[in-house]
Amino acid sequence: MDLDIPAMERKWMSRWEKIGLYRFEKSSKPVFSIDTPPPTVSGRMHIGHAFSYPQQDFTARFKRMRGYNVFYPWGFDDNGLATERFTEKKIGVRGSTLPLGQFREMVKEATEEAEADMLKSWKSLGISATFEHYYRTVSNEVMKASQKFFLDLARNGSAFTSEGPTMWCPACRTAISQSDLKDMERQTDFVRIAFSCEGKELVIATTRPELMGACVVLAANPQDKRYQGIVGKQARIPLYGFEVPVIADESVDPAKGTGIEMVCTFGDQNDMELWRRKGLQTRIIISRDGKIADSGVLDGLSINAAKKTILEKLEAGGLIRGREKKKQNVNVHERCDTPIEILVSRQWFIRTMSEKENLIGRGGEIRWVPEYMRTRFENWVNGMKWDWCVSRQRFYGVPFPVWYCNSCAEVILADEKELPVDPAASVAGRKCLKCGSSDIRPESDVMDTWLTSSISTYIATMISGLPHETVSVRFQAHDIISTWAYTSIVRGHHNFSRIPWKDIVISGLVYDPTGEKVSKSRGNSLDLPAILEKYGADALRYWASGTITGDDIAIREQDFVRGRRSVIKIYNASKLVSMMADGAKPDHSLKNIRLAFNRWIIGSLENIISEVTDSLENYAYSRARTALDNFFWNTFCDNYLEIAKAQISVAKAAGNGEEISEIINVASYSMLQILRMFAPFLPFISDEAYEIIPLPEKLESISLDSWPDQKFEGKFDSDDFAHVLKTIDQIRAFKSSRKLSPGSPLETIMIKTPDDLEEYVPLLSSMFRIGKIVVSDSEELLIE
RNA sequence: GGGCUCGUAGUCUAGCGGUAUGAUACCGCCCUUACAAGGCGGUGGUCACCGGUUCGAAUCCGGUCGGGCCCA
Repeated sequence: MDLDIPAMERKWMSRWEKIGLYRFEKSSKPVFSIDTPPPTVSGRMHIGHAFSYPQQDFTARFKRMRGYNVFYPWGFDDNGLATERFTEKKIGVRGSTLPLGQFREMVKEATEEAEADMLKSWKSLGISATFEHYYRTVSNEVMKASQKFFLDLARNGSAFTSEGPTMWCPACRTAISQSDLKDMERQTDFVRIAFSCEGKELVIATTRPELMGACVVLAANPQDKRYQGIVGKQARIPLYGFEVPVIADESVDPAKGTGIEMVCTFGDQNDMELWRRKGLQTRIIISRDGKIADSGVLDGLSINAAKKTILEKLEAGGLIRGREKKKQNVNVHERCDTPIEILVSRQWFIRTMSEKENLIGRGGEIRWVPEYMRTRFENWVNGMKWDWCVSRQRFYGVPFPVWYCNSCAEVILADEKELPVDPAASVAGRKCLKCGSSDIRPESDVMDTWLTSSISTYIATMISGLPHETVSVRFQAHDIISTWAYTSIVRGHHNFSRIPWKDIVISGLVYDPTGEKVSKSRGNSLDLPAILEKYGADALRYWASGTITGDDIAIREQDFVRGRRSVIKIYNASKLVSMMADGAKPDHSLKNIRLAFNRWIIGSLENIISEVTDSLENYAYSRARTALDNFFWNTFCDNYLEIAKAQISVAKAAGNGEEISEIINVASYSMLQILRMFAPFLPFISDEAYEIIPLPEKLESISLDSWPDQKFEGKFDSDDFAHVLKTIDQIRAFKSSRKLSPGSPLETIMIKTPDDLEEYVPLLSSMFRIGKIVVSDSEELLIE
């Protein structure tokens, strides 16, 4: 009977659910806790999920079998922009036109169905998280937690509000943080423009001519002889006509452009740094909506239109002294690809610039898998240029539990008892704690979603009523080291004075066969339900176990093929073990194992258990699975089971019942150990096979069973059977060279060998259907 | 421009001081009583390139070239 993989997997899925296999209950067992990324609620599971989530699950299942009480919580992230858009589209509303509380309720409703669908997908992959008790970042309890832990930071001084230059997305019209940036290469005009200084022409090269109106100084390198004479003098801005001083600063590169640059507030980060260092004046001409507000030449134009217009005007005035195309990397908002601007605004920040050393120290306490990912974290921290800006000028998100006094400018923090709170809906009756005024206004900004995500370990433990301790391990991909890992370490440091997790395991990303990053917009994402139907969840998990931790993977269908073959092989091997037993019940006692090939397989098994266990302890999934896979196919199936099958018929012919039961016992025992090791990787077929093979006792699922023990009673030398294996290989090669199948009968063969083989003549003759085997002494092994 | 990382048979991959592990593809033989979604056998690699260390390098060191990621 053929194996119907999808039906088999559905069967086990519902059985696991029925027996509540993955419910988390407090017990005396040591806890192993997992911090897992809550998927965004905006669509469905994609191939990237199908790659990374099984890896967490390998560890979860492995640790469960190792005797840990595994805390593997589940959550959905429905607190961000993606969910906001999803809800607006689904319900047909503009969230920004509604009171926050009302919109949040809509989000909760709109995401419920999607979440139920997504749960099904994750379950169908065999993920063993605690699904029935998951958190949602839109919930009141999560909102409360976000607010509480923010207030703790505001009270201990780690969070502060200040007015100053901030990175700003003109399209989204909100402040953003360094973590929200990405780079984009683009072509720009590097334009040389004629300024003037004391009646003489002074040529400035710039990529941002539209910011001339925001120019506050011109700067040259103090070593640059060309400009030493004019430092301290006033230069005139063309078209605008106002004057700015010329200053000298080491940061200016004499080789770039004309060697003298226009410093604007703010053209880029270098401008800002110079501005800060020299205490320059501020002249902002870009407004929050990305339009120019210079009350003059370019007033009201968008940045791009302004650039075009100013160039036309400069051209018309004969002020352009040259142009060149230049490749330039600009910082853009990773959500919308809009180049960011630096504006002055009041925002909330979390102190990170003063904490670099401490953060690197925290990173050092964590075990990074793979190790080199720690370096990426450290590079990121070292490259930090800003404190973490956590306020967003958006409407959907967790509001800051904060008000401001209009009379004395005091910042009023909410009382912990009133959380969660929407400050806009809770102004009435509130008084300034400092001056007693009741003229107060609520904070209208909402929190950066990372401010909530960064306390995921707390949120997860909170919903299960567990104490919040450093969790065992975080799983995430390497593309969010500078966001999720970084912000979580910041929170661990500021909120709890400790590391969030002992280990962090970084997975790679999924690419299509041509090496392109898989995404919905590119349309190269695979149809997951179709793959599950064709190959099965176990095959998908098999694929996911095929790379070194941290390495990216390209999707190749052949990897699913190999996984499915393994599933079928396990199924057939278990059927064979069951047929060999023929109703007999093994006791798995290993006290008196006499047959050399039984001693050999048990000895080999011991080695493989040790290797698989060590690899899994180190999150080296690929190594563990490869070792197990090779052992199962080559050692166990191709050799051991073939031998066992033949020896049983030899024993039957000789009426040797003791020998038969020893073989059945060891075959069943070995198969069980193999299935236990496969269980974390291929849970469905492992349970199916567990049900098929005869065992002394059976649990409801192999997942409830324990991990194989490495300590056997007695010692098994796996080497004392090697010469027989060698002979078997030789006979196979011999028959193959004569174009004979291993099963086609032969009358007689000669085996010349230095080893003692007499004992195995009946076995070999049964295995290969050879009428007569003549063994003789020889230096080398030869078959004739 | 800097940091990290990768470069091994057509493709993917293991090894990380003693000239190479598997998978897949390909070729040949076999429908055998667990498995043809299988078994057995075979073809195929100057381990990116150039130097150095070493008795010996895919493996260590330096450089070059090329890919990826992150950051200027």
